[in-house]
Amino acid sequence: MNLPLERVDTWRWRIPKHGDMLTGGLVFASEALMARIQHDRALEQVRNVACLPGIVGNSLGMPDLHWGYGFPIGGVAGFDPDEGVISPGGVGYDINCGVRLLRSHLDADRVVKRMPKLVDALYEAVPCGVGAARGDLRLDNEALDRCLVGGARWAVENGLGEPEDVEHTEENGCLDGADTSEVTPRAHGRGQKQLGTLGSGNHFLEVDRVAEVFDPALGEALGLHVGQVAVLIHSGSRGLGHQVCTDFLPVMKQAAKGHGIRLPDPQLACAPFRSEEGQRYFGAMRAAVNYAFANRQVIAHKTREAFRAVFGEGVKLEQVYDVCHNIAKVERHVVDGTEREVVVHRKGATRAFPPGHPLTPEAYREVGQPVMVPGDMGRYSFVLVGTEGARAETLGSSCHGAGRLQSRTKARQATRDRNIPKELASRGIEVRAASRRTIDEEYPEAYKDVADVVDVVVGAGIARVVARLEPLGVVKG
DNA sequence: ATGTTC
Repeated sequence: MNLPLERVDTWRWRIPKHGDMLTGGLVFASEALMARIQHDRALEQVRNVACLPGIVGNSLGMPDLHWGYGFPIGGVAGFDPDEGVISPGGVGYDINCGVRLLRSHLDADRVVKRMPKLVDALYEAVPCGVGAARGDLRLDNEALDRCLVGGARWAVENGLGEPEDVEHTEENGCLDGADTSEVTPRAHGRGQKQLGTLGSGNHFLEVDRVAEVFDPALGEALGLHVGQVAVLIHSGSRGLGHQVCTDFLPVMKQAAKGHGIRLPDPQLACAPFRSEEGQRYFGAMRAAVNYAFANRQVIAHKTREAFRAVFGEGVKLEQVYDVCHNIAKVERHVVDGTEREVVVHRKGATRAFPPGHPLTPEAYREVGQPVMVPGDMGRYSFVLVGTEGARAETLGSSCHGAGRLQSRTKARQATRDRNIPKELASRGIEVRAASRRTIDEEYPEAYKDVADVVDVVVGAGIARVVARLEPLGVVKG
């Protein structure tokens, strides 16, 4: 492939504007990670995104960049609300997939002894795996629509959490402007029985030990200290969000044609943000975003119930933060010296707002917005905070995870004669899963070392590292 | 990611 790529410095690479590109590409990676990135066609996708009308700033790639549907995963792109577009491919099928972090007052030494019992309780409490699972919450369409409009706030108002949870969630767990009339009956049907379920693939519910705090002041601000037990929840909008994406791809394909948008790749189907089709997708997408916020809220509630059943009623799990990594929304950013509204698409990328930002919760105003970056189920995950560098360079964004090293097929082959749950148990990690196949596909060596990804965002100054978490117990689909 | 090929 003849794609020009220039090394800017230790952490940055530029795809100079050429051909139909309206702007340049900027990718954050070490030399080693860039070699991995070049195994697939993600850089071409960064270039293709730079050809879409109304793009503002660079077409951005995070160090966990890899090939996705139309837009790359690990991609960030902002568009002018008046001249630019909105695209389902820039969000992904799992609308508002994201990560929530809870902190406990429990010491890991105490929890480890009862980990099999705790993981059993969590597995029982939070349905997982593909499909309807055993979701005990059933919503009629009226209740579902209130959930789609109210997000995590709706869940808390219905007794499924604490007001502080909402305060410590991106966008307070609810985007205004959800349009339930654009969520099809089929999407409604899928959403009715999946609230509070984990899903499959890389989704998980994990009990962690805070293994390392890199900066005492940052750790203090986020309430994290070495030896403490924390919980990571990674899930999204389940079948409902998937159906919204599926339903709108043909709509957006027609819209692109109707509005005369030339697409370098048909998978970049999009519509002008202000167009009827663009606003219909945006309304449906925001409903799916709110469903995902509510889903993680219900999972957190069930997690608390499971902890209390095992460790007593006095156990508290306080929410550190909930951040999404598949979303499009309107944010204010300074571009070329002027503050303006931008339609930011983050697909496999997280918001990472700096200290002092008005949308960062009060508790973190001095240190920056927390960012959770999951690794794999055998090694570790990281907690970061956003920086001024992110505001200046990446529309306030950072990375979202490790990224795969092996395909699912290859991982399955490589683990055929191994017993991954047993191997993990021997290393002190209790795993429960709906499917043995999922565990094999998700085994640790299938993923890159997330520390390498974090090194890049920290080195480039688009995040600061707060803490490293090590898994003690894992629930998987 | 996904009632994993409506």
